[in-house]
Amino acid sequence: MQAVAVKSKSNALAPLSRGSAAQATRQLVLEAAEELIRTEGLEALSFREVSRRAGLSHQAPYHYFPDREAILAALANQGFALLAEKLREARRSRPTPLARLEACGNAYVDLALSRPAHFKLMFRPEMVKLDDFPDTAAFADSAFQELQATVREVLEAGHGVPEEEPVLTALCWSVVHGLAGLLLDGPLLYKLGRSGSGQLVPLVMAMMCGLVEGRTAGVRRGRTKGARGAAARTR
Amino acid sequence: MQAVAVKSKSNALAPLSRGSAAQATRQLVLEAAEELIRTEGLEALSFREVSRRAGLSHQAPYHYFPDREAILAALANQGFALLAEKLREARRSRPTPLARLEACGNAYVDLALSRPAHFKLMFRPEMVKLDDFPDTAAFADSAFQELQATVREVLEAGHGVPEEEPVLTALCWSVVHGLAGLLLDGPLLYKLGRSGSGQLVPLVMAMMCGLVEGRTAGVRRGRTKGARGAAARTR
DNA sequence: AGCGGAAGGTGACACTGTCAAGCCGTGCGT
DNA sequence: ACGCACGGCTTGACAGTGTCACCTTCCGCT
Repeated sequence: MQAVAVKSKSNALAPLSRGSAAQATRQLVLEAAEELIRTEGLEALSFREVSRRAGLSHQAPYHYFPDREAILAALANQGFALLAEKLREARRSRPTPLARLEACGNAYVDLALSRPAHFKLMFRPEMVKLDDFPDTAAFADSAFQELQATVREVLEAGHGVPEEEPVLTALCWSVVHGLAGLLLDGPLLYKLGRSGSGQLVPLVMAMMCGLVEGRTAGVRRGRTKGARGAAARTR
Repeated sequence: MQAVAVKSKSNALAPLSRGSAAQATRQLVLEAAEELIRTEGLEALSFREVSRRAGLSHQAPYHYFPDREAILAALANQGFALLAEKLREARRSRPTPLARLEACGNAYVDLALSRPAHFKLMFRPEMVKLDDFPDTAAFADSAFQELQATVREVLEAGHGVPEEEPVLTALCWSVVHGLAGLLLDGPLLYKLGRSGSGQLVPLVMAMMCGLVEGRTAGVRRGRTKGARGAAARTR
């Protein structure tokens, strides 16, 4: 990394055009930040430490990012883009709606586990306020659309009625998001033991799809309000 | 509720007369911290600010808490105790296993929404490492046991086979945890609109129970591995 | 009476994010 | 061709933070 630092210092007088040099240092800062959160964790991320690792003065990044939050937003950007791409890919890789839902779920959790800092960043509004970064919000929306489209397909395939789309979307998103969060933040692994953890994610995803699939019978029997059955009957 | 948390921590020091005064200031510090995170949010919590609000010097709390993390752990303690209590209460309030599961889910999300800072604290290992605070971990475990026991009841009632307990537990926990996280951290409300948000939580919980309930038919038909159906068939 | 030790205070240090200037070389207008 | 403005980057400063070391005060016990 020191080699990088030296190189970055020497390219101050690069013969290239101004703009590209600027983008180069900007990229350098982002890469330093990314490596930092991947090795040291999200909490260790400091503006000054990033500058240090990039071989710059503590104020250089300030030229490209208005404040600390902007760096975080740029990283969250990467995360959302990656998520959207993985979800698209997962959907393409499977033929049936339910299998696509399953693949999307696995992809979602996979991303969270393989890029924990990015994932946390994406869902920490106190660190990155999406309102202040419309392009990041757009990437987030793109990822969300993949999920929602998948759920819609599932409903259209007969595993439910269209009006339930928002609720089923929320449910499926909650499953994958919650599983990712519980695995990332420890308690689940801690409680259920590390033994079967490798299999846990696909098993949960399979069960989720199995439950949704089993629903088809209920719908066909005309029990379209099956979702409210438990509450209605026991109260 | 607070009394529970304090009681658990009353182990270390307690030479009576002295101890009571000490506990008083200790409690003062905790209350100041609690009010701070409830009004200003979790990120605004600083050791010095807490001391200021408690009317003490910036170093006084250091006498009762070894470091910042210990304050956070004490607050997480409150949260876990509250959660366990709400879950127990939810279980008692309903007669059938599925209805209990539904009530537990609602209670879980309710706690997260009504005490957001506490909830975040409980699941942020970088802020509170449960390994360093065994009593807090015990409270967390107590809450988890409630959830697991509820799931076990559901299985015993015929909505699945016993071997699936870990997976179903993970699934249900993921649903409630994920829903809480998505609501707290914004994206869900942002995407699905604030309109039906008030109804969203109970609807999702009802759907979750409805799905699990619908499973009974599948099990009775002998399709005990229904959960893996989607994956097996489409691959 | 005297002392130990707990409750609490003061000052310092390294670190953070951010603001305000400064330096320097390139590209532009004239 | 020259000057100058400006982009890229640096340096210096400030308030705020968590934490360490040391200090004062004062209660309760022997």
